[in-house]
Amino acid sequence: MTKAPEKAPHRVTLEDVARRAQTSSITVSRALRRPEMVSEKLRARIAEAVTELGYVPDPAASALASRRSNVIGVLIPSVTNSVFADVLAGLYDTIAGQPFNAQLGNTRYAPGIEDALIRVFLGQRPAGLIVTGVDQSPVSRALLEAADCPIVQIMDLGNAPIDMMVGFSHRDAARTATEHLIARGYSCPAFIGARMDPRSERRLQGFRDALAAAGITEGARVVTTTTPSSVALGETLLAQLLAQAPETDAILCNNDDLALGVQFAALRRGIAIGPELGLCGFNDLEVMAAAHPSITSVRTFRREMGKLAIEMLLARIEGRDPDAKVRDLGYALMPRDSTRRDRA
Amino acid sequence: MTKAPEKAPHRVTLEDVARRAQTSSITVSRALRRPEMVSEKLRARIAEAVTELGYVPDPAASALASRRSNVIGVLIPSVTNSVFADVLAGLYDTIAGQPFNAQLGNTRYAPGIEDALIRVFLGQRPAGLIVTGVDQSPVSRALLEAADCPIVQIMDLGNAPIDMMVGFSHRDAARTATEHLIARGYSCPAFIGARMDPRSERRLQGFRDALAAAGITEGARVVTTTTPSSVALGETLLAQLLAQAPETDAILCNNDDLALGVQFAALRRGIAIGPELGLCGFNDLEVMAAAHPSITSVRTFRREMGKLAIEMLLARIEGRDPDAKVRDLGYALMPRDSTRRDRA
DNA sequence: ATGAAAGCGCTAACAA
DNA sequence: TTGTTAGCGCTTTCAT
Repeated sequence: MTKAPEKAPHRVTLEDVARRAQTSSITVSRALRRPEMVSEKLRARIAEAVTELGYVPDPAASALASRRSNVIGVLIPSVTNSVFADVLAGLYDTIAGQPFNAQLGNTRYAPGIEDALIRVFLGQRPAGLIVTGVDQSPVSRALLEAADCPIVQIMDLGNAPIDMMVGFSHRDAARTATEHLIARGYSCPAFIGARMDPRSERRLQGFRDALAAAGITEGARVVTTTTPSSVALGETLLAQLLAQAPETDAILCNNDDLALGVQFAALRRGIAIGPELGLCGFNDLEVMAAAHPSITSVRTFRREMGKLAIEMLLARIEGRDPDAKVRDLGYALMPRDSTRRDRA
Repeated sequence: MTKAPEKAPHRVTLEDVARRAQTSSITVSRALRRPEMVSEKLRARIAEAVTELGYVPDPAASALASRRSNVIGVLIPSVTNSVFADVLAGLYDTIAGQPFNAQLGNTRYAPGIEDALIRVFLGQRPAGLIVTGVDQSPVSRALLEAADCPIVQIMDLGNAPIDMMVGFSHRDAARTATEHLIARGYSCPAFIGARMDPRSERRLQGFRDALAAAGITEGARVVTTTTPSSVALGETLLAQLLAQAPETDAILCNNDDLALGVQFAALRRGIAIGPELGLCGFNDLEVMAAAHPSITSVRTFRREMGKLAIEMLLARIEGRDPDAKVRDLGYALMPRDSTRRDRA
């Protein structure tokens, strides 16, 4: 019962199909890739032969001959972060049915790993590449700029796109959220952040923008760490924050996990979320609306980002021009009970 | 500034490296793949030439010549379900640094899509394949059995492994959880389940096993749906359950999302989780321990599953035998406040 | 619209 | 230990 490497049975090739359809392999190849170049009669015969023989193209041979693989490389910093999972969902939904394969690379927030993965991916002569963020290392950036395939940077916006871009302004989003806290009457808003990657730093910037604009001093109300985010960490950071800045009356969290953790911790400590402590997350995961009290958050359009990234690549691969090289998907503040001072 | 398909510059090949190192391309190939076959002197010269020229192997050419790609195909039913995200994390951690690429296929819980994806993957002559569950369609099963690469089924256990297997018994796990509820004094336990896939069905089986063993009648205390799971759905299913079976005093949830939703809904309705309503999730996501009250769950070893699946494949690819063809990773009940009747 | 010839970059098989 | 030869299955280029 072992799966010994038995002599591989002859693979069905274009030749086989051609023989069966009484034509040449190149014509079969054309019939499959650009049907309009082959007469209808022949196309029908070929189609029949293909199904009868169960022909499956060999992507390796195709890649070798055409110097172009059907791989679309996707570099993301984490596979467990559900923010990226949503992007992937949109991406896989959109690529399904297309003659391309998404290949995932996990950079684990490490520029070194990203450099290495970009090299590996480029070695595959990919049809396109999707990379996360706009803060590539100089090495990565040089590699990508020299690459001869379309590239989309996702999840953020910046001035100097390598090629194409789809994202939103983290800074603006965080500023809007902070303005909301202030507008709701919280006078001492704080910021807590885990895994301070470049996008998180820009959120902190936005928080500070709003404080400055409102003439509010920041005091000691910013607590950040490079530790990966988690719900449990929300409780830890809350404790630290309240210890060093007891005046805090509202918190903007770097992401929704932390917000959830803060909420549970507040429940434990008998702090009323809303009236006593305003709370706002970031990303608007599904749980935010379902929580009790429901938690205010900033919605980001993650599935759409994945979808659009693929669509932009496909457009370029097919020689069409995408609608725009840089797409701003914006964000949407979702005000909920956690920022209502008058909650029952 | 458009990325026009500029004339591709000559790619650095084995030939180029060979010329530079004053040897033949096959020797370079060997030096790279099985260094022990090449003399140390030559190996050094080759290594130097490789770095100087920046040689990157062409996986397509390699796959074509060797009839074996470096792709490890991974079929999972959902990319957003964090249960699978954890498996992927373990898998990517383990594959990192190995000369293999994981390629993800998203079956979306649809056997038809799974069949198609298996065909696509096998067309790549993969080094190995990882598939989710033990309930493949007859078509899929036949394809996999005929495949000439090692295969691991993950996330479940069954009698007839296609090749190798790593998982745990969903039925036993759910039975254990239900026994816990009963042992804690809950006399009318219920089951709610979303997206009733085969593994969820086995969990329901386990729930029923425990009820039968304890001589408890099930009544109308089972509510299931094929709707995808979500936190919000937990509230919906709770409402439905309490409407049709008001005697319910404890709930085993198909997964942790639902449990969280039930907890929020209970909070909203003023039901005390623990004393009035026992609550148990499934999988033990990080949030379960951080919640307030903390939520009892059944821990499953998802990262380990990904890790082990890759290790088993690697063993077989390298001709070694894996420790065992079927690995049971078990589960661990994590009793918490949500199943304490005496909570403050 | 169809086909012949050549070759993509690598490795298996055999030879020295 | 090293090298030679002959493809892998497809697509490009150039004819017809």
